[in-house]
Amino acid sequence: MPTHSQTQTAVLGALSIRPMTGYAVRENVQNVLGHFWSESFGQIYPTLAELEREGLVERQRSEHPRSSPFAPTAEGLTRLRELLSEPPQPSRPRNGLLLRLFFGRQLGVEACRQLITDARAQAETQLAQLVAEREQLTRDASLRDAAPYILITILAGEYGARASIAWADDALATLDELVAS
Amino acid sequence: MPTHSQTQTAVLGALSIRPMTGYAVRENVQNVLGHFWSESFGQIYPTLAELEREGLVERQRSEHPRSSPFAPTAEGLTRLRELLSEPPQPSRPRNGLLLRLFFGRQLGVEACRQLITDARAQAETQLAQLVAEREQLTRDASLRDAAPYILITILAGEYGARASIAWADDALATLDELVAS
DNA sequence: CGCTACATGTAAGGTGTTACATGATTCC
DNA sequence: GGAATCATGTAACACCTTACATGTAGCG
Repeated sequence: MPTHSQTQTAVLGALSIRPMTGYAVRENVQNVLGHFWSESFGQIYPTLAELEREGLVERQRSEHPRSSPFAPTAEGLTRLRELLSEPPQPSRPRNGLLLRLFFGRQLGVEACRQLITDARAQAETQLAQLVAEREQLTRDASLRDAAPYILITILAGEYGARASIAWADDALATLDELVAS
Repeated sequence: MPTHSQTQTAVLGALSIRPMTGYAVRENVQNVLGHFWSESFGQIYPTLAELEREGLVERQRSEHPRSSPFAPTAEGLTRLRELLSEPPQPSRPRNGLLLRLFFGRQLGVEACRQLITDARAQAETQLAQLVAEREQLTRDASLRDAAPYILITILAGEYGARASIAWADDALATLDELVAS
């Protein structure tokens, strides 16, 4: 068991929704999973090669071997279920925004206001994206079976984004009081 | 500029609030910053040594050199302000819970419910901790100047935790509908 | 005087990103 | 046939954690 990381999980999982090339896996990780997961080329290709060696995925026949998609084998699906059953590894938090605000006294009120305003705008953008994705999800018949689960993850993003927006307003008000006093 | 990471920022920042030993820095990172930041021994000690070499921190005189706290020098404070002014580096998201729920179809409804229930309980615990810390903050006179900024970061945690709880209830309801249909 | 907490440091190893290198396919 | 995109792979490097190694201070 060389890889203790969750990269195998992400790759196998992506292929379980639809067979695809490594290139497409990366695009999907960026676009669809991007709100809560990330992988780079440097991870995806070695992982695919490893999964193929272990017989957990195989390339589907195609005239052009280069563009033939990978699909999970039966053992691959079994392995995926095992991996998904392991308890989620809590990733250590690294929030650069809050790190800066925590030491905001050194940074100054104005710079802090700017950071919070930027974060608020980012959250608005993300929220709009998620809402759009959610509507698109209801229209994609091919995802019928996976849709409820995908919906849940999109909802998590929406709740988070709305919380960020409300927090930003609250935080800006707190700083206003500070300046007034 | 050897270190592009934000470890220097965290260490210098901690010392800017109160001079302390490397050991204490680590405790503070775990307890206070722990909700949104993390550093390990293996990072903190080398970083402190580097900062000392660069004249950005120095040990305060004390009978026992071993337990004498580090304090930022004037240049150290300047450097801290520079570091804080750099734009926050967005950390790549790695949410093991949402990764599992996204592929929830493979995992099964029951296991998903359990994951969400666990996450909800965790959020409740965290929320209680944050509320306690917030109340304690108003009582610590030594933090007077930094308090409003610390308050903002605690609030961010509270908003996030409350969002997690609301999301969990929503998600569980969504799964209930799925089972019913 | 032994236990616990304080305090420092390093070495090995795993993880993950970036940059580079290479070529195929498709579309105009 | 040239450009953009698709597709794969690797090597170097940055980052970070864990485990180990070592010793001190204070307290009962």
